[in-house]
Amino acid sequence: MPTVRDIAKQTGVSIATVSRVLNNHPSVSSEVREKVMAVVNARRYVTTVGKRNTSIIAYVYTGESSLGSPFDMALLEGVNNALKDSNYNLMIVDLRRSRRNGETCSQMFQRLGIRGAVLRTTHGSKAVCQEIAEQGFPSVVVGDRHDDMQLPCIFSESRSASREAVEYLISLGHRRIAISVNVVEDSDHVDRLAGYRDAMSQHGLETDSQIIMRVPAHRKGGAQLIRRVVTAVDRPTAIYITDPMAAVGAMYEAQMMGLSIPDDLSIIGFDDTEIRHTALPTMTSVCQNATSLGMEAYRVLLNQMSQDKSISTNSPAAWLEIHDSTGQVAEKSSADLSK
Amino acid sequence: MPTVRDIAKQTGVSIATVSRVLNNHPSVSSEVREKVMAVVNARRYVTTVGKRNTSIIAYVYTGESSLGSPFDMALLEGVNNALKDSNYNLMIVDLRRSRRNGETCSQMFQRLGIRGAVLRTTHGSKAVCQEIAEQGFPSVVVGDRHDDMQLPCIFSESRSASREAVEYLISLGHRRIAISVNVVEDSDHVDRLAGYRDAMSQHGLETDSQIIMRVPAHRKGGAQLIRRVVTAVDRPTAIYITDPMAAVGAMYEAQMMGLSIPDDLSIIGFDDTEIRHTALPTMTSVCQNATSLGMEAYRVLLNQMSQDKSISTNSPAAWLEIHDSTGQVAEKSSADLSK
DNA sequence: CTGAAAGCGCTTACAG
DNA sequence: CTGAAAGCGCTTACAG
Repeated sequence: MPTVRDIAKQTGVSIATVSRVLNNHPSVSSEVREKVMAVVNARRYVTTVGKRNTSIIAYVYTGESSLGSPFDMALLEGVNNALKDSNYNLMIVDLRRSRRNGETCSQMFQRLGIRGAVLRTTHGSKAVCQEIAEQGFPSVVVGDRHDDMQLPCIFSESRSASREAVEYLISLGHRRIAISVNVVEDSDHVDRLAGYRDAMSQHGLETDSQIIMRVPAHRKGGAQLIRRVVTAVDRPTAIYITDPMAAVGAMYEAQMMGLSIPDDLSIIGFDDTEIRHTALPTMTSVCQNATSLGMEAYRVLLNQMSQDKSISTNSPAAWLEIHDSTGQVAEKSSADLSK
Repeated sequence: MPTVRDIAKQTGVSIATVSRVLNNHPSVSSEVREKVMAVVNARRYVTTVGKRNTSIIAYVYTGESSLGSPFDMALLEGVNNALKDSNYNLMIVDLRRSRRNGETCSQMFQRLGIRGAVLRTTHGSKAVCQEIAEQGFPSVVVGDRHDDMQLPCIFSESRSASREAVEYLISLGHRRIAISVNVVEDSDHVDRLAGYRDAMSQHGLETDSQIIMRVPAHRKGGAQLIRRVVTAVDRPTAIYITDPMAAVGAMYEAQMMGLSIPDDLSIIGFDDTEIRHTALPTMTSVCQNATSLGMEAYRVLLNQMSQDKSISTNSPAAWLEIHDSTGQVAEKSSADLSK
């Protein structure tokens, strides 16, 4: 376990300076500050009281703290489960709230006694991840994909399963197939849209702006989606809804409006928990297991925390699961469409 | 902020002894250890490094760590939300895993730099709460009711709403009304059963063991419940299912078996999140808001942490919400039963 | 089982 | 902006 003395010696400064850097004292030149923090991060330094030292892993919200969604909860649960076999404790950190004045992220982590961070990024907080990556603090990103970044990202590749899902709809005779993605351009929604386009274009099917829809990722958004679908001029016979809450809301609203699923409308949802089994009819879905993503994130983080970083990210891909919300296209509609 | 010196002076021992107590060194007499810890807890002592000190609130699992259930997740979310306006960070602690050899709970909290604890107890971990209460470490119990304990308990009183729910079924003409409670005797399930008995006995309705059922609190449990209901000799026309997952599982299974809800069977569920709106038909439920329970728990904990404990626990009661899974008893059945 | 004292890790006025 | 040194909080061998 390195002490301030070790860090000081390695950086070529006094222990007073190291201490000032750790406490973000303003009177340190930024050049020295960066040099010291680089060594601090590289050596995995952590403040010690007597012989006691902390062993905390942080689950960090880089943007809007959103413990509310089932996906988020399942990720957290996964990290927590993985921690059970370790001596680490889990701390939930809201980066924007916990960070002080001019403090860098790794300074904040040091101050809180954190050894490694699982970053839960949201749309628009890529810059912070970049910063953490550059600082060399042991971290992984979970539930999102960031290209060109020196930080392992744990997510489920959902493009190919999305493509498979749409191809399944095509095999059932559907030709006019809509997709609904989140209003926010999360990387995973981008991937799912890409998978959809892959399948549609390969089968020579049109994808006009009428059937590529954007609704907020919650139940009301799904309800709103269905009202737009039924009033569309050339009404789709099937729809791929890339968010669990929106999918459930859509299934509910469709049935409230008297539509039969799958007879009047086939729906493929997206599921990161177990909600597909609770829906009625059970929901054909592109699935990912958020809990195991969380567990995998911890495994990779442990590897980051050890000195030898043999980054072997091993995220499981999303998969298609066929249930009862999809079926053959109705005779009438298929006749209509095969004009 | 008291230091070891303050604690030593107040207890009448040396700082060495205080340190030994905090680190659970074996060579301290249990008499002295208890005296020191009492002062440590009373004075809200916390280890300090330089000028830095921790500000951690713990969400503590006293028994089986079960971040898995929606109720648990919502409680955690509530505590986390409430913390947003504070300088505290939230740590998830598995008591059984984190506690060392002969360490007491408050020693463990001190070691981890924890200032206050929200205790998430499960059936059978009452003893630990008792211990913490006696030690005087700032704590509250959330999501459970412990009588005769010097610790505030934040929970929703669900007996009267349960009684109201059963009375509502009676007002719809139901006479043979079943109840399903968890196989584990949680205090809240005990309360709901009591509310059921209140209503039934007041209306002179029998509650034989055939209609007081116990199933595990998950979807499969609910499915199992329905299979038992339909094969019962004197089949109930309505059932009150006191767990959300079991209720959802039951609604699903009933409809899979071709039963119409509410025409063939009225169901009142229990909901601590928003799941009643997602079910189809929407589920008449006794409701509690787990998120606000979590927020309230933090409010009361803050009060415990301050020196003046004006314990004014203010938990909201559960309430009945009528949706579409309940209806008038069918003609035939009511004729059958009014024999 | 306990205290006086040495020691460790970190912080901070003081000096330049 | 930085270091040498005093100081603070805590821990721990040593002595009894």
